[in-house]
Amino acid sequence: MGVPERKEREKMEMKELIKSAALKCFLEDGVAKTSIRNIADEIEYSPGTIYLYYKDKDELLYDVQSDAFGKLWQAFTENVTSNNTVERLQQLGKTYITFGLQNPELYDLMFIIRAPMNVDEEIHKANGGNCLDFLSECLAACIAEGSLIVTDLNAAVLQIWATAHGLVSLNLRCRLKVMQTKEEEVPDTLLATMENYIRSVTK
Amino acid sequence: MGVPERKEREKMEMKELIKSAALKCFLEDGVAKTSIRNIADEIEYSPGTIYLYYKDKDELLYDVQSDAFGKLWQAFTENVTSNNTVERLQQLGKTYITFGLQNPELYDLMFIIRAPMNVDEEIHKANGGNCLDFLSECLAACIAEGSLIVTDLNAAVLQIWATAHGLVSLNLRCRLKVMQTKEEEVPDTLLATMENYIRSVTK
DNA sequence: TGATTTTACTGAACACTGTTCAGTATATTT
DNA sequence: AAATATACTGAACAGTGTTCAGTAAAATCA
Repeated sequence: MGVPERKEREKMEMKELIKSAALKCFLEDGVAKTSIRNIADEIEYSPGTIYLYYKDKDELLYDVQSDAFGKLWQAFTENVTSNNTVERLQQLGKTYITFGLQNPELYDLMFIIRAPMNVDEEIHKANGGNCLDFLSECLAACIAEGSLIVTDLNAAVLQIWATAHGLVSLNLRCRLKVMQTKEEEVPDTLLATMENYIRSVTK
Repeated sequence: MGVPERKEREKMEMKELIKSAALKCFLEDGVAKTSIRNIADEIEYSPGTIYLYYKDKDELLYDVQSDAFGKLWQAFTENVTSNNTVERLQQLGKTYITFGLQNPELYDLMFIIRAPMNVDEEIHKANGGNCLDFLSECLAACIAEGSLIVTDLNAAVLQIWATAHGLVSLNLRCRLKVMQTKEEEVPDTLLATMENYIRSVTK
């Protein structure tokens, strides 16, 4: 009797359909301007249907966020390829910032907007855990071979993540306008600043 | 004929009334949950009235943001008192982070939410300019006496601001949950990380 | 002072938001 | 074939930012 199995599969497919429609809307119109009705229109279902698969908008956002972290992780694995630990760290920083600049809406969902964090308590490690581990391992290797000034792993993780996130998020939220950097120079400036920073804290 | 003058004054007073009601709502219920109707209720006027003084919500937010930057600047002048340049930088970092932790709603308005930046182009330097100058002068002094590793002023400003903002904003948006730091240890951790960072980039 | 114009304000209305739920139509089981 | 279970709808609710015709008070003019 394969009916319940098929139903289960169909349910998953429907969730995937909703999720991908949500992602499409986010990339086209921005997370902030995408409503449940927009997503429903996209897949030609009624708004109510979405609530049969996700208990609220936050849960849907959390699910899309999860995929977004998957993409960042993939970017890490593709670009952080060096055998030299400090060089790996540089590649990691460059990848993070480039990802943020090239995927502003995903970055918003992952690190800036409040919404997807209103999810049930204990599952907070699920999203982003892989990416954090990647950074953590990279830094642990640096510390192990003594090429990092800071020797506490958690402190190092926090510091480098904060710097990278600060650069990306200040830019995404237009706060760097106050510094009057030319628009087209911004990416290079951010990358150079990150590179510079990593050089400062390694030896 | 003092009538136009009085009218002008009354107009200013009304703007001030609206602004302070907005601030009150922001601090009590959060920026995100405060509507024009809430603010109108607070001052016992109709919603439409607010639009006689501010062309839209963004303009009001921008005005409140301006005051918030004033408060940060005041915090700088009160806490950054040392004569030693590097020590001043440490005081600045500590003040920034403490301000962010103690005034989360104001910090949101100043550095995170999109809204108040949708204001007419060229006046972007107005809000936050003073605070940026404060940091800029502090770092210029460090560079002048050769106590900073980085020698480019703009690069230094960007790096230290990004780090501080990264720490505060990741925390305000609950993204540090992934690191499983105990809630009560967060402020100390952030301050220690900032202090540590400044030590790394100075000599 | 009395009539007229200007100003300040109201609150209903518009188009939107997330979310719920009675009703319906289809698919599955008995 | 009848009964049940599932999937979906779309109107409705309470909220949002914003507009604007209508009103009442204040300032100006005669």
